[in-house]
Parts: sequence; structure tokens; C-alpha cells
Amino acid sequence: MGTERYATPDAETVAAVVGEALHEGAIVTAEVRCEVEYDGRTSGYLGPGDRLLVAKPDGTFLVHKPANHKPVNWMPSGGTVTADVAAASGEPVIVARRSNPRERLEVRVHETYGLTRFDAADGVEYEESGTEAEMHDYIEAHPEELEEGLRVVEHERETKYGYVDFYASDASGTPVVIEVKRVQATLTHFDQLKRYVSLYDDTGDVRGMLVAPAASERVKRACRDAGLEFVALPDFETEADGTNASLADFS
Amino acid sequence: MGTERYATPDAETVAAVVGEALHEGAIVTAEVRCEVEYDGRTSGYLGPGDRLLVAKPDGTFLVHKPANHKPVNWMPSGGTVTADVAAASGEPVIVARRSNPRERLEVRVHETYGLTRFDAADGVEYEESGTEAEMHDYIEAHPEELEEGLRVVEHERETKYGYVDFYASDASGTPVVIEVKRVQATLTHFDQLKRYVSLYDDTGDVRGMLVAPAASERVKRACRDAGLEFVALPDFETEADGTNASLADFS
DNA sequence: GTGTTTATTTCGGGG
DNA sequence: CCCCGAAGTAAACAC
Repeated sequence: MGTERYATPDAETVAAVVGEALHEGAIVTAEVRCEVEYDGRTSGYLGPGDRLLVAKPDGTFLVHKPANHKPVNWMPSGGTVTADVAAASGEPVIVARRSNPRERLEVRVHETYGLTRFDAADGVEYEESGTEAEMHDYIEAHPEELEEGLRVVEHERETKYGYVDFYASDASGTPVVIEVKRVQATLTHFDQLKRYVSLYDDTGDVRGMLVAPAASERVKRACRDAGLEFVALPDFETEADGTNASLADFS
Repeated sequence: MGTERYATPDAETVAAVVGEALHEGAIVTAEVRCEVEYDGRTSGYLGPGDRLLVAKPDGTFLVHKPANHKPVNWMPSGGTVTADVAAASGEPVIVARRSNPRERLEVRVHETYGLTRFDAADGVEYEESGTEAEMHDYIEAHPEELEEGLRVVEHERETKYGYVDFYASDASGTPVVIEVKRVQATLTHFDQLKRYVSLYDDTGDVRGMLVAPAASERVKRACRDAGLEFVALPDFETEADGTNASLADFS
């Protein structure tokens, strides 16, 4: 679509552009010197400095410092962003609010180096491969990769202690509780499997299986000690459908 | 400091400005129509659409869609961002790389609506209150809020299974392992406490206490079944020192 | 560097 | 709405 740029805009322009743009579905970015105050799940204060502000029409608001992936302050989508001119100082004040949880982010703008309205059109969704969900699909289709004769009885079985990834049955009919991880297994993952298996402690023989590409010796030992099994599934075929476009010739 | 703005810059300008600005410690933002391809921990593809790009001098790179708090694609700090003109298409291509884990993000820019260089100066750190660390301080100062006669023996006790928040002793001298959460307790928090308590299983009577503002019924039941205790600590006084500056008169 | 834990986690899925 | 668990989690901190 396109952008509209305001260089060193005055307070009234900042308030007007932010309000209109968001209302009309555009993204607003601003390079400013500002102070920030947050009050909600915690509370905090950020003294004067140069930051990049991003406001999206869905209520998302971000305050970025010159370093780090995460914004120093923010409001997730679903809230409302308003911009006004403070009566006392004559400076722009941007407030992002939200309920559940009730929280409030106030940005007092001391200097606006620049302001950009971006009418962005983007109906395309991100397509991802190699997720844990795909690993689940693969296991459901190829349970024998984990063990000869294994049969999946239920996927994502709900129990009173949470959701079991797979409830299965081995060649001799013994139930097997399976927890799947896409990354190297950790003690927390072992804990999780142990929690599920403990449900069946009194009902007799149940096996517990932790499936991951790898696990540290510590985790393997913990499994052995607890009578659980670690099964390495280092790689799994992605059920590629070949319909995804792709950028050619990586360098 | 200030900004420099380039409206609908050509490919050579994009490549040059991005390279120079990042090298000289400035933030670059760009409003573009682009495709994105990621390959690393997973892999993914984002088809053509309008996005906001943010590149920081520390190697952080963000691709934002018009909605949501989280960038649709990104590279955390520590990597390197390079910009070039693709020989085949003549279009700008921005590549962010990183090792450990090895990953790569490629943005093929089809149209550049605008490009901004922002020389930001920000030496100020964010000051936060109401964190879990402050909740620890409060409990250490007021253990009787959890239980009459409770005495803290050790804070952040290291064990072979990680750090126990508090190792305490009740009125009758029985050891109590305490896990503290600032948010509503979840099953993973229960797991964590259970893991710590299991360390002392063979040494005799040890109590396990999960402290949080609230917990779901499922978590409370898991605690009961496992012989652990949930203690609700809905609110705690912040030890305000009053030294933090603050924005006045909230509306 | 690995390992563990927190986080204003965000996000999505299911009941 | 809440509950639960994944995430390309990131970032801090200890070893």
C-alpha cells in the first residue's frame, strides 16, 4: 500500500496521526525520546531515552530499545491505544490499556524525531515445518518407528493431570504412555511424563516412554531409575506436500 | 539524536543504508512488501505481503505483520545482518544469520515503501517492581504469612535437581521445601516442587509447599494426591523505597 | 560454553 | 471465558 511520513511532528500531529491511523487499520512507528510507565501484572518505570515505538491496529503496542529482541515495554493485542496532548506539558502522551489482566502503559513523548503511518496489506500466513505437531503426525502414522508392534490408542488423551501426548499399546497389550519432545529432552520433560504415568500407578503395569531427538545422560539415567524409557527419534520425514513456494538458491 | 528517512529507496540505497547504519550503531526500520524464508530450529516460509522490518545494531532482526505482539520471523541479538542486491532480480535481500543454533533468515524485498535510520541514544535501564524476586524478599521477611511458626532456613538452596526457592522448617521442626510462583500455579510448577521434594524422600519426613496467588482445581488436586500443600498468597506488600521516579497523575 | 529458571512470557487449541 | 502446553520461546544467572 504505502507510507506517510511526518518529520519532527508537533504534539497535535502525533496525537491525530496515531489516533486516525490505528482506527483506519494502519501501523504507526515513531522514533522518539520518551519516558515509559507500566502498571499491571508488575509495575515499572523507564527513564528518558531514545526508543522506537510500534503501534498496530489490533491494539499491540511495543517500545523497543536499541538492543534486544524483546521490547522493553509492550501491550499485547486486544487492548486499545490512545494518543493525546498532555495539558500540563503540551507533549504527546500515548496510553495503551487492556483488561484481563488490567494493565496500562503510558509513554510520555519528550521529542518526536519522526512518525510513520504504514497502511500494510498482509493476508498471507506463515507456514512452518518441523514443529512438534508434525512430529506427532509422523508418530501417529509410523508408531513402529518407536517400537515393533506399538499401536496408538489415543492422541492427546485428557487426564486429570493434564494431556498425554499418546496413549498406546505395545505388542503384548501393555499400555504405554508417550511424551513427545521436538527438542533435546530435559528433566522437566521427564517430570511431565512421570506425572502422567503416576495416574496409572494403582491400575497395574503401564510403561512410560519419552520420545525426543536426544537426551542428556542425566535424563536417560532419571528415566532408567524411574522405570521409564527414553526412545531417540532423531529425525522424522516431513509429510511434504510440495505446494509451498520457496526462495531459490540459498547462498 | 535523530532520524534519516528514505522514501521509496532503490535497491542499492536499501543495501547501503542498512549496512552503514547497523555498522554505525543505528536502528533501521523499513516498511516493505517482502517474502521471508527461515531455516534453523524449524523451517518456514512467509509469502508476499506488507511487513515492518526492524534491524538493531546488536544483530536483532524483526519481521512484523500488521497484527500480534510477536514478530512473525526474527533473529535474536548476537547474529549478523547483511543487506545486498540480488543479482537475478535486482531486489534488496536482507539476510540475518547466527550460529549456535545455526539459523538463517532471508528477506527478499519486493517493494520498499520507506526506510528510516534512527541514531538512538539510550543508556537508561528499566526498573521493575512486583517481580518474583520481590515476592521472595517478602516471604523471607514474613514467613509466618505462609504458616504459623514457619522459619526460613535457606533461600535459593542448590540441589542436584536445581534451585529450591526456600528450604524451611515448620513449628515442629519438620523440613519444608517451598516453591514460589508470582502467577497462578500450573501443573509444571507442581512438577517442579515434586522434583525437589523427591530429593528428600529417603531422608524421612519432608513437606512440600507450593505458594502462589492462586491455582486451578487440577493443580490443587495434584498437590493433594502427591501429599504436597498449596498455600495461597494473594498479595504481598512491595517494600517500596520511594526512590524511583514516577509519572504523575494517572488518568 | 551447558544447564536451569523466569517471564508483564505470547500464542493457540480445546472444553 | 479458563486450562493446558508449545515456542525457532528470549534472557538472566549459575556453574
